Amino acid sequence: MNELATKYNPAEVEDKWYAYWMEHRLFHSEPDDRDPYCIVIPPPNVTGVLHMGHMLNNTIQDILIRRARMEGKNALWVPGTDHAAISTEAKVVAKLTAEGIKKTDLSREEFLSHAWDWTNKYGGIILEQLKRLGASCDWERTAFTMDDIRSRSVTKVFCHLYEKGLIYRGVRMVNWDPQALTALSDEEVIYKEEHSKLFYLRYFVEGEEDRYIVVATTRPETILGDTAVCVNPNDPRYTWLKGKRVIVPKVGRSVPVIMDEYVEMEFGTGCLKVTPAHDVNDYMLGDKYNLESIDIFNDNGTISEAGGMYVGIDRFDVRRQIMKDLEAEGLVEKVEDYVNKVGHSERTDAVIEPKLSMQWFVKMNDLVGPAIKAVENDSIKFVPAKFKNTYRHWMTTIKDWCISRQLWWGHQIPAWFLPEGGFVVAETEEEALLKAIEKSGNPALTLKDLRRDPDCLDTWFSSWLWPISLFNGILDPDNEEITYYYPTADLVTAPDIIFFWVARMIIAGYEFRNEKPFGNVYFTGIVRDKIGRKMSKSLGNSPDPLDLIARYGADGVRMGLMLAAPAGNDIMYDDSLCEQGRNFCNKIWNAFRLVKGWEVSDSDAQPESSKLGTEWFGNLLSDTLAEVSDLMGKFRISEALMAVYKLFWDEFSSWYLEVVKPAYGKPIDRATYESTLGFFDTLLRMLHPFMPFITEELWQHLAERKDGESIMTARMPEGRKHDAPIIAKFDILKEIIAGVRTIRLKKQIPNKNPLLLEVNGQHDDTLDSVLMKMANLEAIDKSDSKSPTAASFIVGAVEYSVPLESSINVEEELKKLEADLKYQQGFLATVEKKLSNERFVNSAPEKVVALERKKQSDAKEKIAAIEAAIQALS
RNA sequence: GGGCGAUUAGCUCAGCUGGUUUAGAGCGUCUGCCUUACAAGCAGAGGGUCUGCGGUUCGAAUCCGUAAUCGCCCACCA
Repeated sequence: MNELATKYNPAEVEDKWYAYWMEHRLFHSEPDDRDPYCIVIPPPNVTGVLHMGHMLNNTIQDILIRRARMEGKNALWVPGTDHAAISTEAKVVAKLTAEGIKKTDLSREEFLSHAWDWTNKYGGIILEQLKRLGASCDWERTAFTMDDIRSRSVTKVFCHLYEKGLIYRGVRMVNWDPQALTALSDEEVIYKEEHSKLFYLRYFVEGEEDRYIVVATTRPETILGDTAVCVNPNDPRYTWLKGKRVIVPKVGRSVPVIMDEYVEMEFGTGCLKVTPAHDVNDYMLGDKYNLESIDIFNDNGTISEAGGMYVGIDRFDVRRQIMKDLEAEGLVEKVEDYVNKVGHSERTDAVIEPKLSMQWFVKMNDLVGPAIKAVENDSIKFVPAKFKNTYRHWMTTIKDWCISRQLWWGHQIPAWFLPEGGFVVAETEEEALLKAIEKSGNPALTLKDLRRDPDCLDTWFSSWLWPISLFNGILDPDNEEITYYYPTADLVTAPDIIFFWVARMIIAGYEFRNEKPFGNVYFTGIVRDKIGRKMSKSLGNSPDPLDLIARYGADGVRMGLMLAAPAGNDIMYDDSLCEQGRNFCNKIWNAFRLVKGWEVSDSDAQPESSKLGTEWFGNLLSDTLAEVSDLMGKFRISEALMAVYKLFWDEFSSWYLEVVKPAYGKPIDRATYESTLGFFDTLLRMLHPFMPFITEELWQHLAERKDGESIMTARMPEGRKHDAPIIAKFDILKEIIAGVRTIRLKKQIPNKNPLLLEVNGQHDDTLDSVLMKMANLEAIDKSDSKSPTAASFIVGAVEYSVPLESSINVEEELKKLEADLKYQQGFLATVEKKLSNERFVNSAPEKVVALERKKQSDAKEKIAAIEAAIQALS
């Protein structure tokens, strides 16, 4: 037995078993006649590194997949990565800049070659890290959103939607990221509260040199683009302004005063400056009143020639400078502190500039119908369900999706411009040429005459196809794989991408396959630190996952994360959780050492206590199997884990093993030994989805296994909720044993000294053999007698006492009994109050009334027993 | 500004269609133990007027209303 160390060493076994699983292709799945169970991984950024969110998310997926596999399903977890257009392009640009290379000096091809180099170098690191966690993905299927199949799928889908009239090109006000130099979708803009200023500026009325109005703005630099001032027509303060013009301060331009109820009279001065090119609302006003639109910004956020002054200076520098200049000219009324929300780019954090530009859009309103319904009627189930509200709200107020990005890294838009204007959309160049010839009526056109739209598509325009494109279901819609695996079973993801990804996948599922992409969506929480802060690089409060695995073992970390992670709840991460996981591994390890260390005797008969212990634990095991299965079905994963944890630690190790453990140096009988190994086997199977490595290691030690066999593919036993009487009896027994142990502790009686136990009352003696062993009794005296110097306790209505050599502290005993009596009397009073209430007896269900009567009689019995004990003492 | 969710032991959370011994778990705490699988352990113990107030009901942690606090999402008030 000493061949096993007293401590479990994860490092020794983890790599070994992962290699074994890979070698035997145990993660691999192909369509067959079993039921499929499929999860597609939320593809991490190809050049990203593993963080705690990934750990949580992927642990959950692995638990689900491993459990399904053990339930006999054909389980497939498809891994892959996302090209993450903006962030990857930004990383490549930064790397090139560091090398002194400017993106603008490179051709598209040259840049892409650098980007692919970068992707090949760093891409996939994160997938290697997932292996350390034990992720049982089918790595043979690893996909990338920019590989051939996925790219062609994107192109095909774009053309399909364009043909259907669901994609259009047009000039719209979009969110411009002046750092990434691209348009963004509404979802990619994060509004943050900022302390800024509200500037009150004077606009003099044209032709009335001493009269001015005051306009409040947070962005004084945009006055360069002002083309009107607007007031509310119902505002009596400004009726005199009607039909007049005012002079934009500093700029000197004369602009009209327009009247529109859009303006809030209460806000600021009730006067709004209108800059149609740089504000969404102003754009709307400009449209309505046919105002001139002056775009005063370059793409990078500096002032353009059209601004007329401060040209080439950054917008924020101009803000400071123009205020100084306005101040000097006496055009500033006042400046106030002001808190407002400012849009930032999700990827670069740059302040978003609303900008009028030509972009591609998807008409969402025509697509969302089936997707709304599916979640509404739980055809797709959200766990937890509260996210249904969020989803519905977004889907019903959805706006068109801006899908073009002014980037090179991504899927280039399949649109080609004709020399004489206009464009065609096609899946290939050849097809584009044919269409172009047809459209222009010019058969002499060649590819060289066509110019492809240089823009790329939003990353999410490829990820929304993920559950379909992974099985090539776009290009080859009837292939065996997509037919078999789609719709997938469960999706596990963080709630922050519910709109970016989840909602759009559902939309795509119905649009391109007329079927939901998955049955359940499990939303994880956010991993926070102990004091509730989000984990972030800048705070430095995020532990390195691989370091945690090195310290606690992959199983320990997995368990630590799962212990504190009910669906949708944030988890307050603390290393102590992983410690608990590591300790549990050690517990399992040592229980195994004990059992495997036993010598087995074929001649010894099975002791009565072992027989009872085996019967009891067998029943409890079956009950717990059923309970865990039920909890997992409801995605209550941490509760399921906790149930197995308690079963193993408390019931199996502390009770069962102690009951059947042979005396030191003695062998164990064959029957008990076999049962114990059987229990151990089942326990390991129950634990395996949560803790794959240690369970595989011990399972292979448990019995002879053929090469290629694995607990991974062993079947999960099915349990049944019995509630066998022996379980309830055992609970009472545990109380009696604890009573004796408490007396030992208080009276400082060593465990090895056998004791006499006196019983007063209706004691059930079927488990006495267990009682004798666990409490180390020499005898049980059931003659209803009690020694004068005995310490006693009451279980149910039975008094148990242990005679002591020394005298007992009568006062203390009495105090304890009286406290108990008081509690019981109080309890009885509440029960009797209920029972004496006629309306209760008449209107409560019979079962409930019967239960109250049972409580009443139990309490009375117990009170009698306590009173008897008190009397005996005094 | 709208909407959603939460508030139960020191901490993290269960408590599902109101009734299952005047509320449960894990961790932490306290006490005693190096007992021969495990001190990353064993045995035992303590700890809560279920955020406040009002209501419905024979009966409320659970349902309703209200207040407070916290969190999340959405929204174009300059």
